Amino acid sequence: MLLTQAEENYLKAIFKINEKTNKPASTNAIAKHVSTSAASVTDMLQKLSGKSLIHYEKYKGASLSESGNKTATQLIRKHRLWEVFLFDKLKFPWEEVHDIAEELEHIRSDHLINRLDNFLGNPRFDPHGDPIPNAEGKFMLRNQSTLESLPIGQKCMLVGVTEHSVPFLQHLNGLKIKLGTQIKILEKQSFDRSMIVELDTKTQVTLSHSVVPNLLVKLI
Amino acid sequence: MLLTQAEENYLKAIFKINEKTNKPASTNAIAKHVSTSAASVTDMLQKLSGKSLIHYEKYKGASLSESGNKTATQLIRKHRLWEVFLFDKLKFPWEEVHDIAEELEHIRSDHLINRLDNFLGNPRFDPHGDPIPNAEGKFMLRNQSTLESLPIGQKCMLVGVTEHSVPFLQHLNGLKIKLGTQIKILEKQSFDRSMIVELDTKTQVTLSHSVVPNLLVKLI
DNA sequence: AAATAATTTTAGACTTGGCTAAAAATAACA
DNA sequence: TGTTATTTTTAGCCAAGTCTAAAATTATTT
Repeated sequence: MLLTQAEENYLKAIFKINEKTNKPASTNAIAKHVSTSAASVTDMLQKLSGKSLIHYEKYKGASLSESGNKTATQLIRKHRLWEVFLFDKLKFPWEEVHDIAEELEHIRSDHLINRLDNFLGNPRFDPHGDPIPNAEGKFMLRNQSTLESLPIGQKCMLVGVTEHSVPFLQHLNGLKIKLGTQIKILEKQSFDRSMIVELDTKTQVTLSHSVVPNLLVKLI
Repeated sequence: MLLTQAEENYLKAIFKINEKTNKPASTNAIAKHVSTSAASVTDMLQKLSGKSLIHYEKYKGASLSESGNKTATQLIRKHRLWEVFLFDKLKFPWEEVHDIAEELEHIRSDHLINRLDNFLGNPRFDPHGDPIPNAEGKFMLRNQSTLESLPIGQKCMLVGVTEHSVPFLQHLNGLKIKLGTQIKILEKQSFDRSMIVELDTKTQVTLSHSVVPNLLVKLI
């Protein structure tokens, strides 16, 4: 089925809300995601429901149908592959790739995306460490913890971030922290829940509680 | 100024018609280019005129203003750079790149297109041999002739095609003719204006009059 | 459990870009 | 040059996606 960009954006929003909350996505939550009014969302939910892309009951929120889920997954695949292209090949900083990929993901051509995937070497994760579904829509899973949950003395490596805002990513740039950076936990301050860590550059930095819970790491 | 895709497509159409005819583009000609009705074109011309992107007088056709010309040129730059990407990097055949580039050209990011340009090695011509304007909108010129105009015995090299249709390009594929192919003119049949040529592979082929005038060559 | 608050839906309107049919202007021809 | 043919514009309508304001439903609080 041929969808408009608006329809695609709603499906992606519902996918993300479903994923995060494990509940039907509320009208307001969707409205925030796509930056529009609740009234517009209601209109669109009725339309998407008419096309059997979502399950929707008045006042009860929306969740993706099988075909809606497939569409959303392919969009995420396209988005993340384009992010890899922008980051790996065009050398964009990681905080700039999202907005451009948001446009690129709507280009319609399976042929294109599969060739791009090959050109990029079939990457499994995007520049923020999010998994890239394969052509069949399967996500690669990975053993990962949040930095917050680890004990003093633990050594680990940054493999992902759960926050994608430009200021947050730029803050990490300033701290010389990027994917692959090795981190050793030196201290955990219970007062403000900040953490003192040593990086693989042997430098020590303090990570505040606005940073720590957003870092996904692999134990080493 | 922020333009819609529809507006951009009209500007490109007017650019191409202006370029080919050296006259204001007629409503009907534009309608054919963008596959719509004459009435819709009139509406859009009024809108574009209101934004000072074109010069338009009722019943007299449209031509690009300076700002319209700049916009159209940048679109052509984006289109042709994406074609190079698809052809050189993703290995698409030359007859498939146009349609995908038609979508990609609307992605808005100067940053993106300039990085892409560098990534591709600042190519001056696209996969059909059309010149790619630089960031300032200047087109590279080239000494080229149409194959038709050359005498028997002349040796030359294919540097461009003036016809971009899929069947035409596939026909050339079948003849093993591509950009860079060397051609020596053996015979010119005055009856049907076909031409017998020898390629750099030493094979002889007959080029009919539906082919010959669409081949742009450089003398060697 | 009733009253208030928050969320969601409906109703009606606007913009963009398209359409058809009819009117107006221009071009072509006899 | 007058008449017909073609092109272009106007007029009125439609669908998508948005909006605001008001009504309906659900949730929360006292």
